[in-house]
Amino acid sequence: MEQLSAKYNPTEVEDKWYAWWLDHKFFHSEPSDKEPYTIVIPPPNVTGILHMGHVLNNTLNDVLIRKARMDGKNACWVPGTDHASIATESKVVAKLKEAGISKESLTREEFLKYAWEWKEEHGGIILKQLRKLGASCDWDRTKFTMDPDLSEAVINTFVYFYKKGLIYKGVRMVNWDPEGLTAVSDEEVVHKDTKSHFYHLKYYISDGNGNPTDKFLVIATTRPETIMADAAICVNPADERHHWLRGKKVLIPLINREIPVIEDDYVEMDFGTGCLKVTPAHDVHDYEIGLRHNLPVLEIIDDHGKLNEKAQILVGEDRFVARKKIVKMLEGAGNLVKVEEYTSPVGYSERTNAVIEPRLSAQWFLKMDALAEKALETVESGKTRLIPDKYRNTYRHWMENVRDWCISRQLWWGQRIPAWYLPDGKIVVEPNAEEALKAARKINPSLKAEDLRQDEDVLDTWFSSWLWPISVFDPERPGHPEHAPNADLSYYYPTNDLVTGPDILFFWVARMIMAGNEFMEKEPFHNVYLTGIVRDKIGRKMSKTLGNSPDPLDLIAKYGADAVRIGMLLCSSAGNDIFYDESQVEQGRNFCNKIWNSYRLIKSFEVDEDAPHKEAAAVAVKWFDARLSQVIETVEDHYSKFRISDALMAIYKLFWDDFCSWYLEAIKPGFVNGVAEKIDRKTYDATLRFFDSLLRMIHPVMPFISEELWQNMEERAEGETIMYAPTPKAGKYDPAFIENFEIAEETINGIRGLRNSKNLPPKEFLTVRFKGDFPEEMIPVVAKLSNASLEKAEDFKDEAGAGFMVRTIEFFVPLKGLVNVEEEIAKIEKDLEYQHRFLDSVRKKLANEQFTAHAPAAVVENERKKEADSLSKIESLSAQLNALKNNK
RNA sequence: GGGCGCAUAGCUCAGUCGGUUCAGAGCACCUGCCUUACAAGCAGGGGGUCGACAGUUCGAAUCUGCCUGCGCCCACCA
Repeated sequence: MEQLSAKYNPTEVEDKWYAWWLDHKFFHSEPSDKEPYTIVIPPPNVTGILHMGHVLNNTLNDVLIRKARMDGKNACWVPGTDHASIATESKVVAKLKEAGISKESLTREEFLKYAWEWKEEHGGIILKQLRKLGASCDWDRTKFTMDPDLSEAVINTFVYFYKKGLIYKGVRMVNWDPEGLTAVSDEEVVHKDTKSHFYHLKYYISDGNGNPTDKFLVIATTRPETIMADAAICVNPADERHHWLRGKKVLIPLINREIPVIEDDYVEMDFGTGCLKVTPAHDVHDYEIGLRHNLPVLEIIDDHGKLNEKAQILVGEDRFVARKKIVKMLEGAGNLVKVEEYTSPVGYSERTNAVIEPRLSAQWFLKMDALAEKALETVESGKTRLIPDKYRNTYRHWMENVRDWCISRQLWWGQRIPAWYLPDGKIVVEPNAEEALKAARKINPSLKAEDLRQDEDVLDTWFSSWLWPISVFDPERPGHPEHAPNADLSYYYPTNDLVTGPDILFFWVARMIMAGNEFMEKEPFHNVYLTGIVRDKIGRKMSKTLGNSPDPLDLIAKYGADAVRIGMLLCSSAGNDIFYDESQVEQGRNFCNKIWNSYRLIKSFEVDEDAPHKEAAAVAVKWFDARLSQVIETVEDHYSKFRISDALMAIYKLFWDDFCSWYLEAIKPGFVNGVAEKIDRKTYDATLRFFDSLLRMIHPVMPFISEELWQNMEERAEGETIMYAPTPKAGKYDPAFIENFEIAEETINGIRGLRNSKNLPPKEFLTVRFKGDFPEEMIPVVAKLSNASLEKAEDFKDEAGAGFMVRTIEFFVPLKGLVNVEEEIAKIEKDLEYQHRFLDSVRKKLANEQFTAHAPAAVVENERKKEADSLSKIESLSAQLNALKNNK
């Protein structure tokens, strides 16, 4: 790039350097004697595509990993994908349906063949997209939760917990997803307030022979389509209104089946009518009442959510259609008393959004109590830190109220449960069919392989991803805590930081902690940084269905990956939601351009070896050297507290304000007769050194432009990259010098402001006189940046002009005839008035004995200094005022 | 219904130990500039009763209580 264009053009730069990094295997890590720094990626769905949430998450991960790499650690970021059983299976089913193939017409093996083909073809697109973002993952280590060895780890884990007695099979009320045709865990059910109706229905008392009498009771229900499955009517034993019902039987409307009236404390007397219809097969609480009272369980809704023949009526109708129809029928039969509008929480499947049907079925469960207790301790003791801290409360609450984890799913895509049924119903759990047969023969020696039938279900996806931080390094380990960890696992585990969304804190993070405790006896990560959710400008969650999410690849193409990365991070403090707006990315792009142009300026400098090191430049160099160290300290402090956006903002301001606006302007050679002056060697070398440090500071968040410019600065050795250039270290610096430079900045601003208000063009040279403790070493800088000379004066009472103050230093610009004296007088009078008010308040404070007695000495001392400063300001302002009035 | 958290400039947020002229930053906005790196820029400027009320204190954005509004998590009163 001989000729640098006036604007930064990211596209080719990014592709070029990413390919080069890959080529040189810079992302790859092997165990070494260096300190490791490890991150495992939160594995995205293998079928997923990159969305803004991924951008946020993976940019943060990349910033941390690149920073660690430059800090000299052996950084390893393991990428991979998750098989996402329900999501993927439903995508495959949908695709087959398009091709006219129904899942039911296929065998398990045929279906899985399609699924794998589909995965090979479309899976992992997201990993390719991450490269566009600049993610420095160790791609050689890419894993998939259904890789053969990782699947084996899952199976071994199941066998391990089963043999330990923590996994059991039980008939339970589960959350049935009639669309996904599988049970889902409690955590995968989203409760949403849903408008429905409260139907009040008459149940007539039976005469004992199945005939209705004229007496009746009224129940209230939201689900009239389930009345055919009623097993009883239940009232509270303390409810006197219903004591006449004791021992009575009632008839279910429409089908006239006789059911008893029972009593149970569960029923709330003041809710509804105080009479509850008990439907054990289709409601969790009813099921429990049924157990207590030995009620029969009659299931009338099938897998697909349709009424079956046991319902007697409306057979084959979908539950919601049936609801509408049965209301009409009940009305016709005179059983409908009234209908109320009613809003109640209804469970929906997180994956398919189908209304969950509570359903009785045999499922596999993992006992959670002991695991949760340990996992709670891991966080409470601080072995794993949650950032921000507020999530600790939420975490504790969940861990203390956890229920057993339903780990079976009625799907094909996933790890099949390694349980085999013997003909007599006994179960053996072994890692594979051969072992199972061996175990079965111990029970019954005559058994053959074909006598065993493997469980049809697969395991919940989280049952594989909870092993992720272990199994990506050593798949042999889960389920075999007695095995010595391999070299990778012993080196990289525990990982350092995990960046993920709070929505999967329990699904995933908590369970990884459990698995880590169980199989490694060590937490899987030290810090969990929880990001917010990316929302649009008006606060809506970004989603495909709303169409309010930009395609990150489009953004990258338009603005560049660096711009997208910093734009995203500048406004994202930990745990807070991000309100995304394209203007943030624009800001990122503008910053790239600023960096680019500052480099163009530096590159345009021509060095004159004989040129003297000018005073202004010398001061600027000394100052920026100090300032750089100061900001490095700040930035490191922010990073250590995971205040990433603060760290970036500090770098942003260092680059833009301190380096470009002050430093470069101070050292920039001028023009003599239209010809650029040359720069001296010392200043030039210092500038390059500073620029090099700045690029290194910015590299973790803006990897591409930093590499591009760093490589362009000088001839680099083959394979030398900014990726491994060390993070700049803070040196010793003099804060007083920085403070003095700040006074110079304020002075310059004062002069510029004066020019602005008095319409004095920048080119007109000014003589500025000052009175007070102005740090005189800064005079050359002020002169250079404000086109003025500074002179110390004893007195400037007798001149006409305009003035300003910086702290307690007075400045005055003689401007005979150029100023409006009245205006100046008014301005000074206003200042004086403010000073008097301020002085009063300070004196009032000092006069308060309570204050001087109780406040720390330093605070009181400070008030006294304020008083003195104010007095001196008042004195000089008054003097100026008098002078102006006298000269009038 | 239970628990947790938040409320500071038009927007997104800092504000660490209660004390500096403490009311801040970035963006947005307004004014003037196409000045030899950058108009994706430069220079300057306006803008807030720190959600309300009460209290503790010499002193409160900061601590306490209560109220209002919002968010999140948990919980199937059918």
